[in-house]
Amino acid sequence: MSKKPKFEREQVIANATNLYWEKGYHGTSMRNLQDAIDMRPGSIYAEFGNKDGVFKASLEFYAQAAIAQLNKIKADGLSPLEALKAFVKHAVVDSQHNAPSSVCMLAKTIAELTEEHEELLTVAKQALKSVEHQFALLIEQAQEAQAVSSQKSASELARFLQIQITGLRTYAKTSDEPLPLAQMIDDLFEHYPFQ
Amino acid sequence: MSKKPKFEREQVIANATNLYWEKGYHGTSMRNLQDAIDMRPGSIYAEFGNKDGVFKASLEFYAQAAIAQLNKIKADGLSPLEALKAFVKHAVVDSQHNAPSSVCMLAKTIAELTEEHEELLTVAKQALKSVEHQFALLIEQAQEAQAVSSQKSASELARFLQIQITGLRTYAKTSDEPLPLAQMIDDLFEHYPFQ
DNA sequence: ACTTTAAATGAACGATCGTTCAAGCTATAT
DNA sequence: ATATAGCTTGAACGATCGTTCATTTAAAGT
Repeated sequence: MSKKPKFEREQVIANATNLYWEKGYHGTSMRNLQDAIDMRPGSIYAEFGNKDGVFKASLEFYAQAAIAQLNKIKADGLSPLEALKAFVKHAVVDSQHNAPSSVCMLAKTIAELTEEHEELLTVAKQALKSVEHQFALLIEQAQEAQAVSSQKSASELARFLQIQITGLRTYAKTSDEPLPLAQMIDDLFEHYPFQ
Repeated sequence: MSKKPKFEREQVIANATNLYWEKGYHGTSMRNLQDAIDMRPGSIYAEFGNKDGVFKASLEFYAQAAIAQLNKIKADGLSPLEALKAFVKHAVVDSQHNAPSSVCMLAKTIAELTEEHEELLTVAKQALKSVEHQFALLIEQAQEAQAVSSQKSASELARFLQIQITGLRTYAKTSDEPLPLAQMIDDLFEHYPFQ
């Protein structure tokens, strides 16, 4: 004796993610959100609690999508290093034209929020850390296959890679003229500290 | 027959910059600003026009302060490469504890704002470009002194350096444990594409 | 068919947003 | 001393913010 919610939770969160990704936490109002996900305030609050609840769900969805993307690329039968490079190109190059913002949503969130929203900040940090851990696993494999230098540890290289991705994606938004991003990424993997 | 404004414009903008730097454009309200700069709304609007006007003045002040800092370091008699390294350490390491945010205010602004605030975005982009140009001038000198590889052009290296600084400063905020930032910067200048 | 129960709705709340402006105040010129 | 010019003040504006909840709707159980 009940009634099931009719909205598609996955699609709703995907739409919310796109809006938050584009406009940021403070730049997005609940009314913006209502339009983007086609839900009325009562339903949103019943499902997510409040504005922070929707944002938290979006951060987790975004991170999960990134890891799913990495797994999908891994399934293509590429070498660990090639898979990693393909993922970076996807994250950096494709998001220039196909994404709400060229900047990584997690990096944007960490840059935007203060201790005033500690929980959201923590979720974003942990999400970024879990992606970085996936990088480290791939790098470890690449090192075992002698495809990447072992001068630095896999976790150090994963950290280095996060820094490069964050820098590239943010810089891409600062530049009006198009950048040779794919070439810059090839260059990246061909030199220190990867080779 | 008149009356001079009694506030110190420079100090007011410095305080506004610190607040905007910490909380971002959308995270800062005019009432936050009124408290931080100790001015009443009428005086603020007379001096700056509106909220965007204060933000624009802050962006320009921030960029000017960065270039002044670089010039100050250059006056210390260091080599061009040493000066550049000292500046990067100042920007990356010192801002971890002595600044409103570890993240560069210009990068934060570019990540936060959309085309909805085109003018502010343009100001931030141009400011970052002018800092990058100062890098290029120093790098050119370092290349002439054979202190930096000439494999890549000075402007390419300046771009590369901006990407590293943006990446490092953002990553620093994502990390709860302290990072060996100074060492990472030394490492940066000792390898490709600088050497 | 009827009852039950939970989901969906959207008007409305108090708070806060960016901004305005009439009134007050004070330094300067006469 | 007085008049004048213009900076300073802060109450108040309409708009929008995040959020609530009484009401309506409709699917599931009998």
